[in-house]
Amino acid sequence: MAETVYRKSKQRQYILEYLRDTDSHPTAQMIYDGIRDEFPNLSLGTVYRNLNILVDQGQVNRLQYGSTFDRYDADTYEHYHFICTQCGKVFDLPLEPKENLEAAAEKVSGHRVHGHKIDFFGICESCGRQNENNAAS
Amino acid sequence: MAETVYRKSKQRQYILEYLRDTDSHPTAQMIYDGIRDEFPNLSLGTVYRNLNILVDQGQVNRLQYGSTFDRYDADTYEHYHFICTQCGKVFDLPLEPKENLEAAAEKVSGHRVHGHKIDFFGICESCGRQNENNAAS
DNA sequence: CTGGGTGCAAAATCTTTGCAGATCC
DNA sequence: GGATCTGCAAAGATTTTGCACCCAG
Repeated sequence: MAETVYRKSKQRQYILEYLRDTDSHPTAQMIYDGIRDEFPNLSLGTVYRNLNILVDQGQVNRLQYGSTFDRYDADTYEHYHFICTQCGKVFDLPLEPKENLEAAAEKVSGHRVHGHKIDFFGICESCGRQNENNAAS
Repeated sequence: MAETVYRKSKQRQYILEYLRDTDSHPTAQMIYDGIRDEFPNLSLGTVYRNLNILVDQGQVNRLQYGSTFDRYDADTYEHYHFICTQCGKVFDLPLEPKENLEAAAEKVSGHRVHGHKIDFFGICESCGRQNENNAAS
């Protein structure tokens, strides 16, 4: 999926348009239902395939990072996480909680904000070192 | 699951201990593998059941909010999200990106930070209004 | 033509649930 | 004793994949 040259497809284009026209952050199933009348023979598999391609192209964001399954944490104090996009490891970040963000969010949104979480992502130290070694050889 | 009085169980206690003793933010499967030698007959279902109870009790956090399936977003500019914990809707927040957070995260962690996301959660306007109406009646 | 794209269905992955027996209070 | 908990297995829910045919370049 890295070296592939993508062609055009009506389905993929329409999925992208649909996503651009909505602000409901739909799930794959919702997209499928939403464009079913345009493509009566559409299959859910095609929607998933195209979403992955669009995410790969950077035209669409998946609202979730890291692996597909849940992770658990027994630290109940507030803290943030760093997720390595290469190895998938999750690290705690000893950054003090930004309470003022919640006030700001509440102001611009009009919703009642009870909490927040921040995930940072990038390449962790150990993956970074490995990459350097590989590049050097 | 709201009115239930929980009893003690060795399995649940051990799962909690295991989570407190690690900082690897394990998945259910990892926990299962990790305590298998202590409970040879343990089943994955029990791990999931107990994780849900521990999360319900607030002793453990699930590193993910909202629904279980992915949501997609065609806005490629940086923005944050507000997730209503009652109806599950996802809203965009017009808060300017906090670039300085990434620098701070990089400093305390030693990892290469390439991005971040912030999810706020709480009760959205429309759910809030509904709740008031229900309370008033 | 050739390789990517599609629909369909089967498979894979992750999580929940029904049931019968064990356990806690 | 009765509700909760467990193991096991089956079912659910979400996502991916294999295959044969179709379509873009």
